[in-house]
Amino acid sequence: MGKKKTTFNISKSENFSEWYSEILNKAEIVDLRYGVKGFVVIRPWGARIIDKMYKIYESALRCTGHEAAIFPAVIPEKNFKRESSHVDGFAPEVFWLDKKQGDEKLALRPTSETAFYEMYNLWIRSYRDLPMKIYQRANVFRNETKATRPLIRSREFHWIESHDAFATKKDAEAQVQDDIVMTEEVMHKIFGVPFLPMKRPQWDKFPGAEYTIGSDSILPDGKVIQQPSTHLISQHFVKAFDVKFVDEREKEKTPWLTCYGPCMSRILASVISVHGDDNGLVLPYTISPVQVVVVPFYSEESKKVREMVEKIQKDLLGEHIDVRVDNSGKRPGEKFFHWEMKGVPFRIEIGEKELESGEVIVFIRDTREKISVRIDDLAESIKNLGAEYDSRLLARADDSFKSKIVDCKDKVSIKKALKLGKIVKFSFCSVENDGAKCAEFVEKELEARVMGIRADIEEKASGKCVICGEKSNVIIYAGKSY
RNA sequence: GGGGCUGUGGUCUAGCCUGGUAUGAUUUGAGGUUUGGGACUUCACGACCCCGGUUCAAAUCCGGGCAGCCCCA
Repeated sequence: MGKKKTTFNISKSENFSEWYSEILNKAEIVDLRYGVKGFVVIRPWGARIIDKMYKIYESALRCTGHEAAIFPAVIPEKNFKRESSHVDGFAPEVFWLDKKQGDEKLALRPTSETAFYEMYNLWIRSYRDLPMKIYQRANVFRNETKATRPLIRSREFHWIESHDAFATKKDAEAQVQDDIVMTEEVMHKIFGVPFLPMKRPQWDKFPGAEYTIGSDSILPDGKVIQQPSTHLISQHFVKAFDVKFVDEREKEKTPWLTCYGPCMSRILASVISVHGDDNGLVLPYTISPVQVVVVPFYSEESKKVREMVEKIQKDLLGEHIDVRVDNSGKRPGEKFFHWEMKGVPFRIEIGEKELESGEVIVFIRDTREKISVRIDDLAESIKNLGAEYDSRLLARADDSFKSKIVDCKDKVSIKKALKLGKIVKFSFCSVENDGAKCAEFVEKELEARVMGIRADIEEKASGKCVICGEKSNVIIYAGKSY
């Protein structure tokens, strides 16, 4: 018997913040010791998860007609300044390079609209060029003035930004809807992160957009975290970059632009927080860098076990299952704890006993059950178990998410619900600019952020605005926020 | 943006109040015994965040900086 140790100093339910810091370190997701505020080193385990998420997202984008490009990380000041609300929105957070080009300042991209549109001005000439749908995998830089939190709010983050151009507003709006569908299909269905698509109030849209739809998820401490957002870019922006095309009737027109920005580092924060438990990470089968770890029990004449382990490894790899054999000299118990911390969905235990019976023990990370599986059709079984595993994580996350959304009728119940870490929904006067005053009240007095109105369903308001008492026109959602 | 806490081998930690030889564990490397839920053992390597001040003497006291964490906006 070894010494009794607890995996974590603090449990997830007791103190989420500390649990989060600890799991990032113990599961070797990031290293915080780089020493520059808001910048973290993403370690191999974290990088591999992010890479898997990137690949899934990119393949979804290609399936919907997007092409990849790679744009410079540097944006000249004159491009950056072309659209005034965009400048106003981002300028305070821009990292300017010390090295100039002539007299011109150079910015490290906080986002790449002003890089893409510079080229769209050249690339888009005719309606035949449309739609133009291009994305890039990129890191972007924003000098956050608020408190930074690893992966949740950093000064550098890793995302995909897709910049699409269409001949008509109708097409562009359809793209915005498609973006929401993609968030649903990828982030929710595959990564298991539930969210609400929220149309942002006018005062909270992307700088330079006509409107913005964000995907709001929630962390276990009850704080709302914005996940991918999609924007219908204003015509003002297009004109600033003089992007235009000739239509079928030889008439000059301005295209309609959209952009979509799923942030892998931030989604990873949600994945860790939503699924993880007091034994470490719990990674969805689909995005776990190692899907199956094999822990062999070798005895003196273990040649047969060795051969069987090699065969299993080959079989699983042949079926495109990411498998790793733990041949380190550590004792089995230590290996078990290690791979549980890393969030590997399945562990296969195999030794002499298993050779005789023809069945291996499969340990399942989320439920911590052990089951017996026949060696003959192991790959098949793992695939089935993997699918079940992911749908189990999804269902659990959904249940928890649903329970966190509360209908409120008055300020007192809103306050109470927020204190319990819930998202509140209530009747509200307006999400146009005339509602800004009530939103300010929500921020100041109720200490919550107005998320907006549902973008996926229509919710009819009735009665009065809970804040000002005037006629209500919308149902809004609000929550504590990062 | 405001407030609080903290910074000691790779990691965790004692020492700090009351200035004087830096504690323990773990990790890492080498060796031996081990291996079905965090093994044991021997040896070795390894640290006071940075800059300044006070002092015969600073991990310790003072000032500033940087970084991390927590709470609030």
